[in-house]
Parts: sequence; C-alpha cells; structure tokens
Amino acid sequence: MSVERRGRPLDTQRDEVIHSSTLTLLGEYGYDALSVERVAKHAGVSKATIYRRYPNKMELVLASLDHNIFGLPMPDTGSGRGDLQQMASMIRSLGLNDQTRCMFGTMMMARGRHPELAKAMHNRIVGPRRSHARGVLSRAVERGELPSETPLELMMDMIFGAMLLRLARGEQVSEAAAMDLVDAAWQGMGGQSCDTAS
Amino acid sequence: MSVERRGRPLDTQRDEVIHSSTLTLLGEYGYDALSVERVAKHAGVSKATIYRRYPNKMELVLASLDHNIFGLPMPDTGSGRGDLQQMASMIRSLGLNDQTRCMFGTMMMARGRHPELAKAMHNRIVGPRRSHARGVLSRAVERGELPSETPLELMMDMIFGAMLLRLARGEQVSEAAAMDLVDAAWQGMGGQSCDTAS
DNA sequence: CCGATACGAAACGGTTGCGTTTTGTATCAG
DNA sequence: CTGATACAAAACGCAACCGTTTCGTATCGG
Repeated sequence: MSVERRGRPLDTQRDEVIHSSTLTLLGEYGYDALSVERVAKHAGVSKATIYRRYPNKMELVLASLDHNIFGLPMPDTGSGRGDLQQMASMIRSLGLNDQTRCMFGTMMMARGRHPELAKAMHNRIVGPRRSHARGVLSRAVERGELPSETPLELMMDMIFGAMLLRLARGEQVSEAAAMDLVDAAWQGMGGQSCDTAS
Repeated sequence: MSVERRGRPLDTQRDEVIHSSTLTLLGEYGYDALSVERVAKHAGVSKATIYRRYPNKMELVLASLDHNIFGLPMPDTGSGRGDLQQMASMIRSLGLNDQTRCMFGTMMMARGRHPELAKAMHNRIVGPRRSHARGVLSRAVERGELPSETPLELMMDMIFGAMLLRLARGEQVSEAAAMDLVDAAWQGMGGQSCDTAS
C-alpha cells in the first residue's frame, strides 16, 4: 500500500546538509535575517532543491529543528549536588556561545510575530534540557538531599537563568562561577550540605 | 560663536515622536524587521524628516535609545531584604512584557552582527537597572544584613536571570514566585533571616 | 531501455525596504 | 518682506529576497 514513488528519489544526504546549514545560519543570523538563498549557498545546494522539500522558509526552519535533537548524558556522580554541578559545568562549557545566544534571542523575538517558531524552538531546544535537569533534581529529592517541597522549577530558573542573563550581556561564566551558582541555589533551597553529618 | 542657523528650525516635537515611535516599534519588531518607513508612518511623519536627522536606520535607533532614559525609584523599606523584594516586585510587574522580551531578544541577536547596537542597548537598558539593584544590595551589605563577601553580581544574576528565563519561555512570574526567588537568593547568600533574633 | 523524478543553474515577477530626490507649501530669522 | 530651511507627499533607482518556473542533465525504478 506504500506510495509507489517512481523516478529519481530525493537524496537524503541533501536533507541532512540542508538541515544542518539551516540551523547553523539560524544561530548566526536569526530567523528574520535568514534567507533561503543563503541556506542554499551554504549547503551547496540549489534553491529549487529546498523548495521541492518545503513550501516556504518557516517550514524549512521547523523541519530542521525537528530533525536535529541533541542528546545529553545523564550525570551520575552519586550525589544530587554533584550531578547538578556536572550538569551546570556541561551547560556552561557547551551551551554558552554565540550560536546559543542568537538562538535564544530568536526564540524570544519570535514569540510575538512567529509563535509557532517560538514554540518549536522551545520544544526542541529548551524543553529537553529542562526535562533533563528536572530529572536530576527529582532524584535528589527522592534521595532526601533536597526537601520534598523544593520548588524545582524555581531552582532551575535561578541556576540556568543566571547563566542566560550573563550570556545576554555577553559575559563569560567561569567554571568557578557556575559552581558558586549551584552552591548558592542548593543552599537557598535548604539542600543537604556536603558535611552535614559532622 | 553659535552656528547661525537660518531658515525654519527643526521641530523638536517631531524629534520626540520619532524617538518614541522608534522604541515602540523596536520593542515590537526587533531591529531587523524594523523599517524606517514603518517608523515614519507610526510617528505620522514623512520619511524625509527622519533622514534629515539621521543618515541611516542604525543612527536613528541609537539616538532613540540615548534620548529615552527610564528612571526607577530607589526602594527604601528599612531592610535590605524588603528593598530587594520591592525592587523584584517592580521589575516583575513593569518589566516582564512583550516589549521587554523583544528588546532582550534583539540585544542578544545584535551582539553578533551589530555590536554597537548591543552595547548601546546594554548601556541604556540593562546597565542603569543593574546599577540600581547593585546599590540596593550594597546598602544591605553595609548594614550587615548580607555577609561582606557576598558575590553581588551572582546574586543579582540569580534573581533577575530567573525572571528573564521565564520571560524567554513566555511564562508568567507571579508575585509569590518573585518573592520566593528573593528569599531563596537571600538565604543562599547567607543573608540575615527575618527572625534571626529568636 | 524508458519514463519519471531530482538536481543545478538561471531567470523571472513581485514585494519590501533603503536612501535620495523633487515639488509645493509652511515656518522661521533677520 | 525675503531668503533659507523644514515639512509632507510622492516618486525614484537600487538591492535583497521570496517563491516559481524553465531548461538541460543526472539518476533512479520497473
């Protein structure tokens, strides 16, 4: 019952290079200044090849976001605080760059005039990382390292929001600053100290 | 020795409406999607009137940012924690809207392709508010309500960064959430509790 | 092999916006 | 009053980009 596609099939290698080029340029120009022609040139592909796949720029971007899901390893240091530190360290070293800044900026600006784009970026970029972090914190609560009533959402917002704000200002976040951030949030939420047992 | 300007002078009322229209539209469209024609139409002004004042779009935006400085009242509740709560409450109720989101998004995106714009926005929008908050926290340190070694920058980033992150996600920040945020940061930094004396 | 489809290159019409210029009128300084 | 300038409205040339189409070639399925 499959659709009998005759003739030359679509080249999947071109799908990939189109998607990755789109995301690269989206993280460099943002949505407004992104042009299909630029994507085509960057991908080494004809413009018609793109329009044969997607009817317009928005669909191209949405599809590119869908086909590129980034996986993050789940930290497991034995302690919730250690897990959190490791996660913060990873986000800091991998996620605080020009591309991420432009992506976030695009997402914030899109919410007004391109809500579907904003939602797609949130679902594909912010959501998974947030679920990831929520898992780490939930485990800490289950272990009794954080009070059961800990407002996890607020805690995550403090840690990653501080990083975002520094990114927005174009400032660096040192490894030490990231650790201080985790420590302050941990203590602020009434988390178990490293040497509570003493 | 003043320059003897003859003929009809520039209309300062038009200066004002041009500046305010520019900022309004900048907070609605962002820099890329902002057009001089739209500003002219919104301001009820001829395009030539704008180009007589500024040679291009960038100079128009930069000048508009310069001529609109927003003042914030300095809170004075008697306690540093109260001051911080009041400031957080004001930022929450006045600063977390579509316009602010678009402004931040524009600033983040501009850092790559329009560094001067990013710097101007930072100096005119972020900088003053940050100095303001720093003053509040410094006073709390002087009063002994916060440890003298408190990392003020980090503390501000946690509170306002969390708000920014929620703004980026398009979520609301309730008054209660803002207060929880201040409390968590205050406690995380080892600040004096309300009922320490007991 | 043959028909169908993908591909690159190129051109197209239409839209938008920039920055300039012109034209007629209004408003100011001296 | 007179000359200089600002103003609104309109048109201009130019460039970029969108989305479409055409053409010749390449590559697949049957």
